[in-house]
Amino acid sequence: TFTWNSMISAFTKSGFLDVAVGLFNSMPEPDQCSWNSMVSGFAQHDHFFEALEFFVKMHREDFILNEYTFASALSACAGLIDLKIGTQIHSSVSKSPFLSDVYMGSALIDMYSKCGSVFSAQKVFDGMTKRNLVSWNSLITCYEQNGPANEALRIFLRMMECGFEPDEVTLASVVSACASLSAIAEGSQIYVRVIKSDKFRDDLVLGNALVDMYAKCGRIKEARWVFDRMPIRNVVSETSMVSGYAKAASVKAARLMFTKMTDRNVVSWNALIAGYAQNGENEEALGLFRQLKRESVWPT
RNA sequence: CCUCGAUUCACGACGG
Repeated sequence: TFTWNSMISAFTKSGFLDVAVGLFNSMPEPDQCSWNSMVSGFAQHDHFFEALEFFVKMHREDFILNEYTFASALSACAGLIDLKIGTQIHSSVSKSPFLSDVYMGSALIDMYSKCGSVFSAQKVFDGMTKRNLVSWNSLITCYEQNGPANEALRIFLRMMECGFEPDEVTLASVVSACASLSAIAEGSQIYVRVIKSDKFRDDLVLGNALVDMYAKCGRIKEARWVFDRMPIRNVVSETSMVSGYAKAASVKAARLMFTKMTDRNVVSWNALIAGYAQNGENEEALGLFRQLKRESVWPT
């Protein structure tokens, strides 16, 4: 069984879910760990519905659910934005010995956050006896995504007062909050912190968040500065620049950026089309839309 | 430390 489980885990981690299912079905007696691997494997690869199917089947076959099971199932509920099942799982967790588990708390916060229930997320956080970085990050992200975004900044300060060192996840969330608040001063403070740190300087997601913050705040020069200094860029970085140019400079500059992009997806196309539309250049917007259809770019 | 778990980035539309 140990060997079977090792193999299942290897395949779920690398995304060969069908192979994992095959192994799972052919093993003589799957145990709790095998089931957990299936639930987590599907949840981690965005097959949330199937993850929950394994979860309920596991439950029906009277396997003991543990903190691993619940955390993965909650993550699936978050992905499905299923507050109903998420709340049911919460009440099961409350009756279990796992309520004080840090992973459990963070998973619950994130589930409520993704479902838009800010108050419930906050309540879970307040009730936690032990917290770690991820618990704080989950709450910061909750306010960043659902608002009020300035609450994300306040939680961030509180987190540091409590002696926690932010990681790249923390900082990316905080920078996003700054973007929606147009809090350039605070965002720039994060920026200096980032460039001074070997750990953060080359982080793609964090760099993208900073570029996007400056772009959204109309500080296209600063956005460009950060963008040019990123060791690695991707379609997200470039799309932020396209939007930024359209907003703060000109659609012409946005288009130039767009034509130099190495990858384009629907989001980048939309960004440019929106740029034209917002400038009243509807004919151009329509032309791009037709070109988009011609090139068969579809949402993923 | 190695069989299973939680958090981060870009545009638009729709629904509420």
